[in-house]
Amino acid sequence: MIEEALKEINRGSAEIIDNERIEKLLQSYYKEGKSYTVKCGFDPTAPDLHLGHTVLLQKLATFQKYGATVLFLIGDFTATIGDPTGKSTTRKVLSKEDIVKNIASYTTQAFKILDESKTEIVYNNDWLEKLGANGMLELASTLTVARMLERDDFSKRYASNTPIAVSEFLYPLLQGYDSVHLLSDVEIGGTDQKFNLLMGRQLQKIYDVKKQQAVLMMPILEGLDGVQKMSKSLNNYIGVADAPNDMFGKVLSISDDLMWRYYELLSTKTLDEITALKDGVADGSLHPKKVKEALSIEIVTRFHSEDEAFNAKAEFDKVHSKSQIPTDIPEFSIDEEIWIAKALVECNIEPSTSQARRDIKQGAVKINQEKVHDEQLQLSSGEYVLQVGKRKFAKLKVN
RNA sequence: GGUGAGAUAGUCAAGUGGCCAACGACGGCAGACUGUAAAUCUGCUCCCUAUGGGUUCAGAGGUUCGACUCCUCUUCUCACCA
Repeated sequence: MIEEALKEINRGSAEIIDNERIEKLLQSYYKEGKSYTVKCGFDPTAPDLHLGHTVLLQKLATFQKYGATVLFLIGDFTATIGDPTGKSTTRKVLSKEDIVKNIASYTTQAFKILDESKTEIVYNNDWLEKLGANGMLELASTLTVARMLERDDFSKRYASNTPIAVSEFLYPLLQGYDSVHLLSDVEIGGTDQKFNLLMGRQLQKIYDVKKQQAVLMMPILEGLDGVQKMSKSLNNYIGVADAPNDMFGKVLSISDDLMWRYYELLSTKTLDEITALKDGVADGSLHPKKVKEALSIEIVTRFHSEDEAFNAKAEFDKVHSKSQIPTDIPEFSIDEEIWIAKALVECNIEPSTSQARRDIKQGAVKINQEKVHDEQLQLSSGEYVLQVGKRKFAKLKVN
């Protein structure tokens, strides 16, 4: 039992510091029923979660399954400083109102994965505000500047003459102090958080709270391109709030290699089940597409519902496998005869008439499933289904 | 504060008087192939009903028949020194 728990906890992790301690925690849970705490900090800056964020949430859910109470820490105090991690410039500071708004949407999304009854939401403003100048000084005296500058992003910024605000030095300290206050047994975070996570361990020792948290780091999830990390700004993300059809299509569009990575980090299947799937694909008894579909359905089900997941699959098959027209497509209407290129622009499926002409020339444009060859074509009154490439559809009614 | 270098399309990056709507790479879109993809091959990638026209190379002026390329100023970035 403990062995299995450890295996699932280790799954997909990039690095674990003090795995023995995790094992001990599990032992005391299974033998004496003693719960333990897993801390994970969330920065209330990004209200739109994507699957990259859920990797951590799912690891927390795994811990819950094996007896942990999750301390869902909202960094409302630290957000006013701005986490310098991975940033090459000083970050702008959030307003109180923004933070409150972000937290609300954050937690509703998070509880699609986490067990609410085993989660405690804590705000570090509650204790950090009370720390006061004395406490702050005491905290700051635990660390030297040289040690601080060891941090990769700080040393790079320092070396390249990019400004570092002194308050940014305090961020790791405060995050570490959270662990002192909460007496956390384990803290998890992304690999980019290593310095901050270890700070918690160190401070727990300095403040002599009789325990040192284990640290588990999760890798950064690759985006749809399979290379760069999933992020909104790179537009390679699958949003937790994406519509079922989009979500399904996006998962299905990843490469076969990347699929295993997603299985490891995002699926709730056990490692043995995943190995079985892998073997099946390797010996040809399972089709990779089927395996990928199963993953898509699992993910859509998690964030929407099983029904919607199967509908999304049906819809996808209809459009792509049988190349039929999707069920829901945007409709437009226009009052007079219109030139095809202009019509495509009007329907928002082409950015400009120039682009529309090029696509017509290449045979990418279809009307009612028929390829358009004449770029001068005029659409007289009637109803048309316009299509550009495989994905973009619009219904147009000409009066 | 001083000195030097630079600012070119989504990004990187060529071009140093006409051959420039601007090489190339990446990204993106499309076509073929497929399993939906990935890989591969091909085409396209400023706008405009177009064998033509318009607006672009940080901004404002100037030189010239002609400027992304030369000159002046402005703004901003970067490097080195203090």
